[in-house]
Amino acid sequence: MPPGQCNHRALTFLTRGPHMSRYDPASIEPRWQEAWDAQAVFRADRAEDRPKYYVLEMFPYPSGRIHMGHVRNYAMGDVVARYKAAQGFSVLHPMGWDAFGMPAENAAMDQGGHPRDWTYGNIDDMRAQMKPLGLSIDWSREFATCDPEYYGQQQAMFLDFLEAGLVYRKNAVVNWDPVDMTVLANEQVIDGKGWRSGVEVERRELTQWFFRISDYAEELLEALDGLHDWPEKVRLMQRNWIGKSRGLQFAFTTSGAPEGFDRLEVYSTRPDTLLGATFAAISPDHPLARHLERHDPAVAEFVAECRRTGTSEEALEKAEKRGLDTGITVLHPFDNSVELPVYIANFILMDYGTGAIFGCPAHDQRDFEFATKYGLPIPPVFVAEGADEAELSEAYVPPKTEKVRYIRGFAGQEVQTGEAAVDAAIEFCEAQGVGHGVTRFRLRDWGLSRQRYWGCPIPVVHCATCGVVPEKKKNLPVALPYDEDGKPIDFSIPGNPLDRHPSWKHCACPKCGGEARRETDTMDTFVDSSWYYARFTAPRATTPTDRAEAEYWMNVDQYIGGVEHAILHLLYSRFFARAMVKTGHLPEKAKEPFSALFTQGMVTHEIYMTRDAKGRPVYHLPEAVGEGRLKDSGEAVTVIPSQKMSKSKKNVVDPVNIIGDFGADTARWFILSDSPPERDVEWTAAGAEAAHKHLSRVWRLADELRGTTGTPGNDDADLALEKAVHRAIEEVTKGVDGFAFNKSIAALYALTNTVMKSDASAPARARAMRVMAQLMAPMVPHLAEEVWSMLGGEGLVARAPWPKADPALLVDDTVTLPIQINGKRRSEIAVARDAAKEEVEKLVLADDAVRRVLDGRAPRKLIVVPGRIVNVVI
RNA sequence: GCGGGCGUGGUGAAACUGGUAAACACAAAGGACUUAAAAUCCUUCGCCGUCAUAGGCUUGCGGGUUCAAGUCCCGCCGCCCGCACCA
Repeated sequence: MPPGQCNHRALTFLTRGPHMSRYDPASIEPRWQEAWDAQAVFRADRAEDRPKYYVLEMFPYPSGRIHMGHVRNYAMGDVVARYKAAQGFSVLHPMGWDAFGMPAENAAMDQGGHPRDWTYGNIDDMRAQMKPLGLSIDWSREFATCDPEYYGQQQAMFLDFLEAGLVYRKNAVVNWDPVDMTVLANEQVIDGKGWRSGVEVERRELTQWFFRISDYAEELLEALDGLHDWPEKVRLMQRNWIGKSRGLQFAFTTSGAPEGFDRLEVYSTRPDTLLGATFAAISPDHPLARHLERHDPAVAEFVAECRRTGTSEEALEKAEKRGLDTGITVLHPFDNSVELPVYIANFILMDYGTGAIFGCPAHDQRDFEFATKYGLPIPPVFVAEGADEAELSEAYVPPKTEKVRYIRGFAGQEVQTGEAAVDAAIEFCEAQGVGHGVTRFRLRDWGLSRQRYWGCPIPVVHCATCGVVPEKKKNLPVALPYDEDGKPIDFSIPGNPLDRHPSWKHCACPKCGGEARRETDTMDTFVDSSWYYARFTAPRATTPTDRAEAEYWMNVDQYIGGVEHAILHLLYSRFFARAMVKTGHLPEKAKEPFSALFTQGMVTHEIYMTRDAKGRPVYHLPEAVGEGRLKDSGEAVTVIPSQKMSKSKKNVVDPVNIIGDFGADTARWFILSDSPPERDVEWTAAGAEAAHKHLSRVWRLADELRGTTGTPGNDDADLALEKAVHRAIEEVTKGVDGFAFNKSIAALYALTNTVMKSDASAPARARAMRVMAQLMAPMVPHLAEEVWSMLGGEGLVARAPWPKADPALLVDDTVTLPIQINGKRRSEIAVARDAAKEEVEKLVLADDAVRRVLDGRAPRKLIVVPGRIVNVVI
């Protein structure tokens, strides 16, 4: 530090003189981390005589920098891990890297270099940033999904899945960038154009690998009911995503359709509205549309336009509803004199149902808009109970459980619920020979092929004579090539490097030994993250898992991560665990791999903005701003309310800086203290400073008591402090158990205030502070060790058993009862905790405020809720 | 567009199962200590109203149920997450 720039904390230290010391995390924290390492405190050991506890936080993508979201996630996991260890569990708390993915390839394209070097370099950087946090992680189990040891085992499992019939190939549509000669992810398609090339994206059909997750739809749905320790919202989202529905599938007879299309299969979950049908619609990807496209330029143009929307469901649904009349009609199954026009419509998904529907505009908002636009009639099928038929200004869509009156019904009662009507309609249609009832799921099979380099190669070979042949397990891993013609692969050339590599894809057929070609597609990175939790139980095993280790450690007792993974990652993992059970890689009990799930909120920060000469926004890092102005120029900044920390808005705080300024314990304490874990937390500089001040106060309290000997006495002050300590034990414990770390921390603040103001003897206060060290240890482990050792605690606090609250010390003999008069609080009385109701009533009626209001009359009602409240109704 | 969630003082929040709304903090204001500042400690602090009391109002908005509603029910508004090739 250059002279003249010493900060005020250092100054404080100097002015305090040689005997005074201070809370100095920079010296405390590394010291205790070394002590934990030296004793291997966090090594997870299979201890058959102890219950195990497996805590897992969603592993990070190695972007190169840790951010506050990581700190929050891992701090929470660490609280749970350390708390469970203190309760006597044998804890597994591992860490690894979700290391395959697009950013590494993008970096190689943008800046040169190789994805492998970029990724491993980032991992080293991020590990170095994480270690100072003092997390209780068993680093000996660390791995990255891009390690050949990991993805080789993934390939072995893929082969087992293939053999078990869990994987198959079919055609699927992708976004193709004709300039960059590459497949684009949905996020790389912006307004229908490639993000780099800026040219319109094409759809291409490729043969791809799929996992048969839809075979498990029913089971994945039903098993949700057993996931009691998952957030209800996540279970609901998964339920809706799986989307089980009961409906009618039947075929319309067509008129004027090309040969081979004399029938049109449709599926509807509302067959009860069949008499309200005024048109039929098919997906632009429907075989009929594809056939027409080849012969009719108008259709070809319309379909081509539909395909420019991009492939995401969101893009399709948000697009304006449009259709093209094909001129073909279908005959109504109940009345051949009624003909419905067949449209090609951009909002019909080929992936759901049969890719064709009948439209009932009166009872479906999309159909209503469509019918209005194209001038189709909108006859209602049912009306609200007691209402008459009237012209509709929007679709009438009451809940299926509500009773309505059918005016164009054909099965069941005149007045019935939608549910009953659907059942009756299916039964009626089946009896008439018009189709049959079908149960369908929205959930589609999981396409895992990616036309990219930086992923796990799919271990199959294409042979001209044998076809698609699985690679032999002894040849695994099928490793990614690093070089190309003796030089690291050049990513600046468009296209898939595996495909254009001069030698990599050429191999011998595992079956006939002849010349063959490797599959050049790699796996979706969701595959990597669908079983890493299992790999952590035996990370160096030469098979995907080790039976005995998996048997002991599975399942994950507490999984922690962001809600953004509520559907895909968690559903894929649930499927994968089942597939691993089926192929013998996991025990039966592990088919629901995550016993408890917690979804934490984001870390947000204010945004500081100025505008440049052209009025465009310019964002500034928090450290460049002070008191509403830029520190260098003094220009005032506009403060935009907090949003998720993001590099583009520059509202990021680097954990490394915070640890440097205040220490890891301060960062951990603050990130846990203010907001409930499931909600967003706003990072503020003032809050971080306040956290640091509080920890300093705790340190000073301990410092003053250093070397205290003797035992606490029996006087009032010592007893009162003891009671406060037990109340704190109770509340901190409840908070941690209930994932409300903010409440645990509030209780620790309260205990600190009590100790500071207490007149108790030094031994009593030292005892209180030792308990405080134990209670703080999950959140601020370094300071806890320091306080513990300053006050004569035995061994490491990380190894001390969790304190127990004495129930006798938690109750007060008298309670204060608020008195309400007509529901408004007007007075209060103190009564014995176990006072009889009659006695309380007597005291209430004798209360001044009550007597004043009653003025001699008797109350209309007197409600006494024992130990809680009294309400006098007049 | 569809599915899901959230909303309480100037700010982050607490409130057990329908029972004292605002615990614990931040910010702010005042004070003590100090030559001074920093640090530390003490006090005040939902809003309106009052010299002070008394009182009235208050949990996004509008209704309802109840002796009693932040909590339960109905209808809206705003923000956030997911939508299958971002991780």
